[in-house]
Amino acid sequence: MNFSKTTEYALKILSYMALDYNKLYSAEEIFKELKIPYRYLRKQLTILSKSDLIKSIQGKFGGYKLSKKLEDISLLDIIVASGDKQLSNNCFFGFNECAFQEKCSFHNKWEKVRTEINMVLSTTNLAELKSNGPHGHANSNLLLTKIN
Amino acid sequence: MNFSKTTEYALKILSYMALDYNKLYSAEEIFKELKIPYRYLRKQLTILSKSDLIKSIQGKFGGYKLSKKLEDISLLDIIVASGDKQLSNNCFFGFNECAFQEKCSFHNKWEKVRTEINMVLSTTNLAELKSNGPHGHANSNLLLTKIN
DNA sequence: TTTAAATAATACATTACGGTATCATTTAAT
DNA sequence: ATTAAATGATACCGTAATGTATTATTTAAA
Ligand code: SF4
Ligand code: SF4
Repeated sequence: MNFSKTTEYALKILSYMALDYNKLYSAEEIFKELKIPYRYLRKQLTILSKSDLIKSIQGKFGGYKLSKKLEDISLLDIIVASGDKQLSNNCFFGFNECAFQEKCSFHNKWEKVRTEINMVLSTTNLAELKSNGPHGHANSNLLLTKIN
Repeated sequence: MNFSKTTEYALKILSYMALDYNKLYSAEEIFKELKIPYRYLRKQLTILSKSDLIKSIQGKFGGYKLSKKLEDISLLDIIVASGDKQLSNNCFFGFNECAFQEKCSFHNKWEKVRTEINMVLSTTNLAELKSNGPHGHANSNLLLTKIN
């Protein structure tokens, strides 16, 4: 019950790129900031650039930039783009299909949880994280040290 | 963002065993009911029997039975016993340590979600699932077919 | 005491994920 | 054209999760 490492990386990357919407970020720069294993970062960036969240510019002085407005990229979008199986609609107990007409006692409880999670993840977008997210955060870096 | 296969199996197994508190269930019987890969099921049952949730009786006519009252086994207990990392208290974005004094904008939102999940999982126990869970479910098997 | 039916232990195989290495391609500057 | 600095493609490697196979041990019944 965790997000995959890959998804975690994607969340770090995109929330970092949100700091400057128009900037072209090189893999090198993202690596220096986030310390994600360089080769793996490179691989994931090319994968992500096939989604509609970021695009890559090849060649010298190339890099990656966001391809949508900050308000149009939610945390859920990032999770989905990173390939993580999101909390599925499947049976909590793992039954492939459930033929119960009246759902069992846990069904609705869990569906409520899933809905809540999806709500939180889909209503939080990069615009919000730009000013107050894990990176920007009101110039807190003037006062505090981020530990990676 | 999913439970492991192993945890899913544990949830199936324990909620099934809740149907008859005193019964000694053989691996064979659980296999026939739940269709969990037999060898893997066997392995997991011996692992689970080292937790305080179920115990094994060896020898002919042996098997497994619950070792605590139904009310004292929560879904969270099962998840923990199965070895799955529960949704951790770590930073949503994966920072090992966060030095922010004022938490970033997503911190509290996510903490609320985690709390909610833990609440639901720890307040649902096998007693509740016995009569109304995925297996028992008010004699629904007289009317419907469960599909595994 | 032997046998049968169960679990325990252990080793092996397969797959998915995370991570690394190498080479190819693109593009701007010279 | 050549070069340098970037990304793209691809193949490989290591580890953990999942699944399978084999042998050992336990225990009740005959
Ligand atoms: S009703 Fe219960 S068994 Fe059926 S899908 Fe929902 S949680 Fe699973
Ligand atoms: S404040 Fe933000 S960056 Fe810090 S631990 Fe919480 S979620 Fe992570």
